[in-house]
Amino acid sequence: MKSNKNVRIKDVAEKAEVSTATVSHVINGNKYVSEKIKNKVNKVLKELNYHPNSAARSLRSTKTNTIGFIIPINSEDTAKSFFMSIAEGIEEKLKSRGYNLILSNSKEDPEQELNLIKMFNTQVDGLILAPTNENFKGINETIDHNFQIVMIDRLPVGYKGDYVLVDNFQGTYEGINELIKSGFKKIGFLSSGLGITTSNDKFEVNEELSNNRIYVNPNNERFQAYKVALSDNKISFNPDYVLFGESSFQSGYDLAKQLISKEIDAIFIANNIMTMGSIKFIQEQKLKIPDDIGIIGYDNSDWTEIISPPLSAIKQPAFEIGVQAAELILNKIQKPTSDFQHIKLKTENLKRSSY
Amino acid sequence: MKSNKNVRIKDVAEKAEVSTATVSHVINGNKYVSEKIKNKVNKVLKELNYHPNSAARSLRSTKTNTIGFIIPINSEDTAKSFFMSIAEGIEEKLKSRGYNLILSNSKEDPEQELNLIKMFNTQVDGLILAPTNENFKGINETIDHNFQIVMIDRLPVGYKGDYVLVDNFQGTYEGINELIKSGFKKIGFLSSGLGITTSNDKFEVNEELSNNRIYVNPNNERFQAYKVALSDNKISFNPDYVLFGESSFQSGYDLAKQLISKEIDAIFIANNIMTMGSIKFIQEQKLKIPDDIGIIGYDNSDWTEIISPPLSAIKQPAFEIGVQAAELILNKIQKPTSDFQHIKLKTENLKRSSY
DNA sequence: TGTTCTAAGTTAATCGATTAACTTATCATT
DNA sequence: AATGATAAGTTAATCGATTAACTTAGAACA
Repeated sequence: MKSNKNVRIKDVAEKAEVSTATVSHVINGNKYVSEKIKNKVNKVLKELNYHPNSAARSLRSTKTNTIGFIIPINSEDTAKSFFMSIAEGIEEKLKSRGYNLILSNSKEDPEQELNLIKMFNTQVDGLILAPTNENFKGINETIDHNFQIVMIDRLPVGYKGDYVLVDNFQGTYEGINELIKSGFKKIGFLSSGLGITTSNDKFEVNEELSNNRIYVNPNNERFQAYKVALSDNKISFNPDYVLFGESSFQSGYDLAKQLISKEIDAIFIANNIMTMGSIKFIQEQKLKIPDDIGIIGYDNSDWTEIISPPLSAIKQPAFEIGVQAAELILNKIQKPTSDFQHIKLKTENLKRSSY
Repeated sequence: MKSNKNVRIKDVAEKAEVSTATVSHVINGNKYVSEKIKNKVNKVLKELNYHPNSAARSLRSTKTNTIGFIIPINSEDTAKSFFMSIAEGIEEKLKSRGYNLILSNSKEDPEQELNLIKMFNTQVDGLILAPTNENFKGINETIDHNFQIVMIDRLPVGYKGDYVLVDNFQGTYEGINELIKSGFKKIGFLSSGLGITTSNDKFEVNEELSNNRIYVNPNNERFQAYKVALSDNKISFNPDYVLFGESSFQSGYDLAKQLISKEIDAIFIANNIMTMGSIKFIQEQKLKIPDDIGIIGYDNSDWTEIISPPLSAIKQPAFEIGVQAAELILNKIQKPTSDFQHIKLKTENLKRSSY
């Protein structure tokens, strides 16, 4: 907290005995300035410790140099660390290009999400969104400013723009396959909701996913992959082995209880916090992993390798999602095009000792 | 992405047949406007879906309505979830008062931290900082704009301003006490660094902490509390039982190994990721918790209750830190005073089955 | 020498909202 | 009826950086 008065471009200009335009040209390098003057200005710039006023800059240039990021986190969610990693990735990339990151939380509430988007309208040049609204129409309508959007992690119905997703299908498919290879046959599937589209027929045709006629929620894809993997291994799909619940520890605990009462021999758990609940139940029942029951969790967490036995898990490249999303949106801002980029990142199958 | 042209206050004024000043008065409510006109303006405001341009606002009012938050996170840090919770707390409070949160990461690098602060100079009205610079002097010198600061989690030497900390002393003191009550006598202490101030004499006098003549790193306080608790229980302090390392899984693993070779019967681990490493080692050695060795971890994580046995831990009120820090800084911005607020939040002692 | 070009700067309008200072209408008071 | 006070709006300056349009000195060329 020093001088109350800020150094303006005008102060620099006066001290360097040039016009404000010249100072601006030196700073932004978009017009040729002679070496001599350039040096003089740079010297004064340093002497006065000048920093451009970003509000003025934004106002004039209609660029905010800021990217918004809306995460969807409920209080006790383990997704915290997942989204934090994404945020780190975004921030890292943005910083290197002189952009700022504004962070906000929709708390998985579609209405709050819309409010945030509204807030962001004049404040950001681009928005990275892990959407909770299942329909893009609503989102699109609240966007009245011109900014770029990149969706991550999930995709609302009717969205045709850029996105960075994880290949949920591949990871799950491989996981189920591995489970089967290890001799498990009655494989349960535990997940949190699929979104409003709960009727099953929606999930029968896989192409619908890519055609984006339904809400692409990671759980959808994982469920799809589960079914396809079973089918590819000539194991018939048993709806009794599939349970959906809310994304919570308790729900994981309860559903594991239900599922295990059905004499399954393995579980694929499509959600981190539910995995924790499930494991708690299994431990309480003194069931042996993997002898009594095999387990794969989605996605990986820091705790997965210190429980006993270490948990096999599908790991998502969270940081990389952030980096790619940021890269993508910055490029779009620099040169807006109407051809959309669709990025799908591979997951990693961490085989440990739970199957 | 609709109209390319933004709705300006002038557009609203024209359509409502009043002056821009009146529109502004209606929006901000800082001058009396008759009900009739107010209604008319509000109607147009809605019709045109007007949103004030924040750059223009900032420029004129010299308020950015933005708070910066700098976290210090290394790649594999479990502190991710801790700081994410804090960020949520901050964001929640800010949102309710119409402020934005800019997030950035110093990665525990003092130089990067300074750069970020420099960046923030003209961009924020206030800064919430989990400092990695151990000296406030450097930080203070890079601040040339007038903004409020609130420190959280740690305190650099020479800092006299506002802060929100956790009472690391109390939580640790209680934890060690409990350990002793449960019959443990040879209690090891594992921690990551104390900062540059590694020589021991600095920690002998507890008042120095409150006088802030040294860098207040949570680890310092925890170490202090460990020593005082031992002493209060007439247990002599054995330097061999104290090990410092870097904050990593591997280091936790290695130091636990070292410590356990010294025939201790319990460990207090002052750091989350090191706790994980330590537990890994203990599990590998097939040591029984708490029979062979008692454990308390600092701080709590989501995994602590699903390992076996569930881990006793000291839990920090992360979300609350964020809320309080935000509240504090917003109040300071609204009416700057020179009397500083020093908030210390209590931790919670989660007794589970590891001692 | 006169004309045209170019290089290197400068002038001043502009972005959109806020707000001090001003105007005008209305009403109360003597 | 004259004066003053107040209420309700308006005018226009202002915040700081950018940039299109302009100026001017000097070079290049016939």
